Amino acid sequence: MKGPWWQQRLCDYGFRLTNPRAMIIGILRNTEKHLSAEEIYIDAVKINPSIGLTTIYRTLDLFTQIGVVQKFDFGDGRARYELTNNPLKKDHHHHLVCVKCKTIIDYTDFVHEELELMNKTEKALSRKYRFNIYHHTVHFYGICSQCQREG
Amino acid sequence: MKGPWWQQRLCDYGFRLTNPRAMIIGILRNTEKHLSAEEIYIDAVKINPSIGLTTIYRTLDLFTQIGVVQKFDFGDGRARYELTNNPLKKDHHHHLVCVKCKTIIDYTDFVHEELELMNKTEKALSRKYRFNIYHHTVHFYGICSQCQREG
DNA sequence: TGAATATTGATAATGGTTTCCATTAACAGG
DNA sequence: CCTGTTAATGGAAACCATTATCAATATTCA
Ligand SMILES: [Mn+2]
Ligand SMILES: [Mn+2]
Ligand SMILES: [Zn+2]
Ligand SMILES: [Zn+2]
Repeated sequence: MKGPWWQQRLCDYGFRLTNPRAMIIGILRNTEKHLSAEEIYIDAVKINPSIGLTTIYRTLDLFTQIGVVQKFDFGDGRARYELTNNPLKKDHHHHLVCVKCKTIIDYTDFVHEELELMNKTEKALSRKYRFNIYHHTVHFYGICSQCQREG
Repeated sequence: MKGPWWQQRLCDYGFRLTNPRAMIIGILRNTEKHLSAEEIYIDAVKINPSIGLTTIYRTLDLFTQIGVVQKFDFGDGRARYELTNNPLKKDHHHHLVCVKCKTIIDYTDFVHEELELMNKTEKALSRKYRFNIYHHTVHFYGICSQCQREG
């Protein structure tokens, strides 16, 4: 009955606690990056060489469903994942994406004001369109300083 | 030298005005939906059966580059496109996405306040992270009223 | 009009993600 | 602890949106 919140979450939904699942959480816990399935696989193989890429995809999908990870598309042709409640990160943040080198910055500037407005908007939208809103994304796209220098 | 703004834009960038390009603009002008490349292709074939899907992709890519259309990912595994300055739509809007049936609603509620905050945020982020910001996306994800009823 | 060249469209290739299915591992009940 | 039931795994093949290739065609402009 004890254990990290994500184990609790798995249990609540009737899913089993397995090595691959724990390993993937471990990898996501230890990075500030937004890893793709294959990047996670590469790290995972170092720990357990017999793990399969299929399992990575399946697990990330499961975790996304139950809210343990969040799946993003930043426009580079592959999905990227981030642990919900990553201890290395601020809880709520939005994203700044370099369309050239694909660098992703988590920013929290103005996030308080943004959140306030987001909540207000979310309420209004829920009422007006009868939507049950789960989450939102805010992405700013542009060119990072390094890519600007390099032309 | 005259003609719609997108023709001007093509010309400014040194691209030619061709039938497929005009046709794709026409299709996007006449819908409020967010069409995928294949959906556009299906409409295009009705007008010119010899058009190729490749051309659709190429053209949408070109239009995205020069700002004539905007490309979005709403999480259903294919890119979706929307004409910039579609006469059927409000200029600036954000999106409400049903994760179940993939319905997409353009909303403009609070968009004025949002935009104000977005501009402020954009300025602050540009300065702080030395980013040259081109655009942003705001997506709310949830379940639409119909999908709620259907369980 | 005709040469120069940008664009097109058919086909094949790519690559991230899913599906399939036989094998393995988790775990509740004994 | 065993053990049976059933969920989870991993390798291979399939899937499918998107891209690359390249010969044929259309546009532009002198
Ligand atoms: Mn992030
Ligand atoms: Mn829209
Ligand atoms: Zn960059
Ligand atoms: Zn729906």
